[in-house]
Amino acid sequence: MKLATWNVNSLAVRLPQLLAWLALHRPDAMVLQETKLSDDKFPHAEIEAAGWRVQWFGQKTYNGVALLSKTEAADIVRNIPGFADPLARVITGTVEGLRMVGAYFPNGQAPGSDKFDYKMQWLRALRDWLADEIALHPKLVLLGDFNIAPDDRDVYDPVAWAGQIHCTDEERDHLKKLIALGLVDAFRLFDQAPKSWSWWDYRNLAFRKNQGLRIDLILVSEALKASVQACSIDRATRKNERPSDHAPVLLTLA
DNA sequence: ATGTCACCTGGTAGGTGA
Repeated sequence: MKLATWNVNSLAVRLPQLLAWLALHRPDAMVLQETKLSDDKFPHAEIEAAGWRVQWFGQKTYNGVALLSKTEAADIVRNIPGFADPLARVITGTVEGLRMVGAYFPNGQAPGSDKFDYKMQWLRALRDWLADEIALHPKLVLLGDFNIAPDDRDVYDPVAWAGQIHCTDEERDHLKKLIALGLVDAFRLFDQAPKSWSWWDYRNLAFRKNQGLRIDLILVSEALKASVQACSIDRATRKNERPSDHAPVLLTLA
């Protein structure tokens, strides 16, 4: 079984690339972030015509997520139950017995800002809910744009980024607490090339200089760990015309 | 050395978010 996550940074712009990517990789299930589309504008017909079912949850201009699957996803949940949030950030569904939680974590802007406070509240709410969700669904995958670089090896210049957004101790502590629910970072189950990033700023020729962060993650529950066969970042998409600033991340399960 | 992109409102740019 092949799973994927991709922050498309506007599905209105990236739909042709998404359709090409689906045709090439044919994932069994995939989550998208930053669709930036209200629900009435979501291009479900094109995705369905390509052979995927799709559930979506969006808003105008910002955020927005979707769950694509070859077979119908069940028990769809939008956002974090119990956490009132005006922003469309999470979509959850069960595909082939797998509970998939696709999430666009808040960016957080800068430590000390209102947006950072919101990020902390959101992370607490996610953890509280996921604790219950994992108990109900032991085979669970949490994947998406985490907007947190787990470790210094996930940062091209850890000295420059020390204490900056995506790299603060507070964010990393929250990520550790998520992992402590019984999850594992699938990418790190395997030997990986150093300087493996999933996001490169559009500015400063960052991709050409390979200056990026690994902030798009796939966490699998302990019940799934033994069945993980591969996890990789598809940086080739970043060489496309009009690329997203994020690359897709892929997971292969037995 | 610098270097972007996508969206909005309301325009023959400027502001915001990332």
